[in-house]
Amino acid sequence: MTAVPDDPKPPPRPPAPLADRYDPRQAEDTWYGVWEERGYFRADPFSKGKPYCIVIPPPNVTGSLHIGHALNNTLQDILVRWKRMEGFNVLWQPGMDHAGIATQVVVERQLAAEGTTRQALGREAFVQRVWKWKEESGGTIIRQLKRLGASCDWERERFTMDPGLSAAVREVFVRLWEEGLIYQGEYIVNWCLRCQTVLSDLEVEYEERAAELYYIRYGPLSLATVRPETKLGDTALAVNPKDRRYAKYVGKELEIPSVDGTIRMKVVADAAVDPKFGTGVIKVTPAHDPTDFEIGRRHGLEVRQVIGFDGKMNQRAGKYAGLDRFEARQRIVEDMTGLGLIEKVEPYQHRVGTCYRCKTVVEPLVSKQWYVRMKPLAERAAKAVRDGRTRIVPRTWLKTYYWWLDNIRDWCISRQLWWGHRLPVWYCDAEGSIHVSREDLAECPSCHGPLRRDEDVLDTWFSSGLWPFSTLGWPRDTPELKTFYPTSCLVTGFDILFFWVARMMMMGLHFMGEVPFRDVYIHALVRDAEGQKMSKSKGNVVDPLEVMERYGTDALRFTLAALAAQGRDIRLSNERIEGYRNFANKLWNAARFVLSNLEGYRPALARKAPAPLAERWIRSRLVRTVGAARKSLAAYRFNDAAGVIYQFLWHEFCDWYLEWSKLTLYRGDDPAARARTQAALVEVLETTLRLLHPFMPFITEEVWQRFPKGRGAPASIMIARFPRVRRRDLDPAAEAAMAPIMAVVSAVRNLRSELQIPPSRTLTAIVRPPAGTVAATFLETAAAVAALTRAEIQVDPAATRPPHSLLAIADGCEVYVPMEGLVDVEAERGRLSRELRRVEEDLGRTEAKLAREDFRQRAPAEVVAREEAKGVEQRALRAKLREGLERLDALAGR
RNA sequence: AGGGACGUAGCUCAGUGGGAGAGCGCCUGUCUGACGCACAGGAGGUCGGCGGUUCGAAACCGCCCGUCCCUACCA
Repeated sequence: MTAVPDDPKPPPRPPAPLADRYDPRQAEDTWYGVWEERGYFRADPFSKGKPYCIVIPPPNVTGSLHIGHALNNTLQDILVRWKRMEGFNVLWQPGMDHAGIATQVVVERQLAAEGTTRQALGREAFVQRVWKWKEESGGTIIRQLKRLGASCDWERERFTMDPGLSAAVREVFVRLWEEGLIYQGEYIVNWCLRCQTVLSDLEVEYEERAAELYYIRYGPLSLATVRPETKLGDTALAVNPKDRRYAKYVGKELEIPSVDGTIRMKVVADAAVDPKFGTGVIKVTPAHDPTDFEIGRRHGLEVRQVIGFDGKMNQRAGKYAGLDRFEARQRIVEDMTGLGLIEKVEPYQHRVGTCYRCKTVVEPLVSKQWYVRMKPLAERAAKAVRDGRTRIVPRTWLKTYYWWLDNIRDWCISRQLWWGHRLPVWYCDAEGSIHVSREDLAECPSCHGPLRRDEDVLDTWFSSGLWPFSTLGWPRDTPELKTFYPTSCLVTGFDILFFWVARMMMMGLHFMGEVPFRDVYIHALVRDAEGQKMSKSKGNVVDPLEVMERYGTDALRFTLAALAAQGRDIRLSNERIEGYRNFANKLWNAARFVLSNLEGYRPALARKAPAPLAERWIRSRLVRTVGAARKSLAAYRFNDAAGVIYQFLWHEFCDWYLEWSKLTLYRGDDPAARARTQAALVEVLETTLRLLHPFMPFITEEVWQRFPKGRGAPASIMIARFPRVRRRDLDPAAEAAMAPIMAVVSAVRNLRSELQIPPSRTLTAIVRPPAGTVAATFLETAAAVAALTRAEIQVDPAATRPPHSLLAIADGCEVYVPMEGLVDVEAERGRLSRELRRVEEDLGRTEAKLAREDFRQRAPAEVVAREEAKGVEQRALRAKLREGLERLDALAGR
């Protein structure tokens, strides 16, 4: 049990009888408030119980709940509610991310709509404006998570920019600097012109775009490029060192007539050049292309920047100065065409980098930025997974994880934004020194002169990378850290495996000396019914709030869990949700049935009757279901867990046991047997409710409150005990005994349906069980079988097949249904004959004749074997023919 | 270019060595005292193709065809 004391207050409403229909909204509003108020979500680091902790992937502060959040948080809530019911000391740590660039883009758009800019506002006012926006809209997603039923400890809500987490960020930066793992350097970076900031490699998304490949004459050589405008920044030509065609030019300086007069250009040999692409010659523009930058470094080439940070050609571009980069391309191509320098133009599919937030085409530019040295951190993160200290589920993601860590490049952490953690870096211009400090500095520590603070802020993932320990109080030494770190499980989508998961691994190992989580469960993406990625621009987003409104939160949660098969994306459709809404309805009505049949219920009396077979069966099935569900949950197989519970409740409990119980409840005259049945119904359904609670928290609570419970029972299903399995509760004998009985019931129903005998009409069925115990169970259950089949059942181990009867074989039992009085024999013969004639036509005259001979002359087993040898279609027709002939024989009394 | 997945009933998908399954849809019947958001019955599948391993393959291996995703500095 959790440490939470049961609330002495009575439940908010007297347990009135269940309404005709389940009203999700009402139950949701009622119970979430009760749970929260009673402190069931609250975690206590000093509480007893094995700790179980999940940190929420912090949603963006300006975000609102989309279907991906719904899936992610439903799965976390299932785990957390389950563990809580198991008696773990559970913390689900909530919070939000300031989401630097994303949030800044949103607020900038607002400003644009007001006709102003952040520059006009100034840094301080702008940041204030973002805070204000955060206060206004920041709580939206939290309210929506509550609507989803998320049982986070809201009193511990954290924000990546609150004072505690800011202290953690500052501490980490300073330590990494002191350890030499943070450095400043001038490299080529991805520059977003709109956001006016550098982006990390991960923040660049590539898109296929139609482009043109220009073949340009370069003196004696020619080369291909898609970016002629960068030509003005060329400082060399390069060829592959093994390319014999151009060997004679390597090391030479060529005179090249061009749009800006004749220029001199050296030819270098570099392995990065692919001799098979284009002409095998490239122009080297170190300032505007990552590959060229590398080549430039290797050969000591000048970095000649011709495009500015505003995306316009700069002074060095001569007559093109001031033009936008794409305008400049046009103009240069025109000019070169005029000079006869363009040899040809080919259409070309080009991958172009864009900003992951605003989709602007990224410009590679050289700039001074801050980096974290990743190699040493990455090695430990990979090793921790190789050693099994953190388990990644499903394992298909392992390769991806290793690949990235093994090929990692240094992480550019500075951003030219205003919203975020400002770098704790100060420059003393007088002595040219750099100071990194935990406390804000007012003057230079060495010369006491004035300081200038670095303008940049940190990449937003820098702070979220600390999330598993910063939220628990680090760098202070807190009881929360002691109890809950390493956390138990991280539940997240694969899209942030590198952005976030890998970085948490690195940071956690480095600063805590231990992995941040034992398990990482990576779930799929939710797509629309057509398998398309949901996006606002496509207009195919499913709004979880609308779904909850229409079908109820529990239906949405169960749907997501039931579809969360490992390694595959989820296609969400209304039909699917409707099906699980119906499941909730089924549960509701089963509960209504049980509760409305509790008249005179006395559990003590129940013990005076022996357990009948059906009860032993359903109890054993329940235990198996509990076992399977537990096993699936432990393996993060949410779909399997949901599936077995669904199957059990609907198709075993409702379809069989509940129907079976009606005989005792409605027609029985034995009070002890009646009490026994009532107890079984109550206990089995009550257990199922607890099993189902993590998936469907609201309806299970609403129903559970109405169930009769013993003294000292918990006040809420939330803190009730999750069902467990004891081996001795299994009853394989009962399950085995029920199998032939259920098979006979189905067989009789089947015959009735085939003979088109209305359900209202009683028929007779003679059951001939195989010798042994089965006969006894049939005698014991004959009344129930009769009720379920609406047939008069005669059980006779020595019965022979009567004339004019149909035969069915069900799990070793023979079932005979005499047709006399049920069927107009002549009419039925006519009908069958006509049907068989059609089958024979389909089969073909010759084949039909052969088939008839087979049936007459061969043993049944041989006939079936001969059918097997035929094609699919023939086989089916022959089987149809055979069955028809058999039935005709039966009608004829043979 | 490299890596990863997926192809099973009309649709969406479970199912990792011995019974081909679920939900929805479809057909037939049912005013059965929990539920028509239901009940009962049924039709429908050479498990993408070919080859191999195995006593036995939807599953394991190889190749091919088709779809998708991720990663990467071919200008």
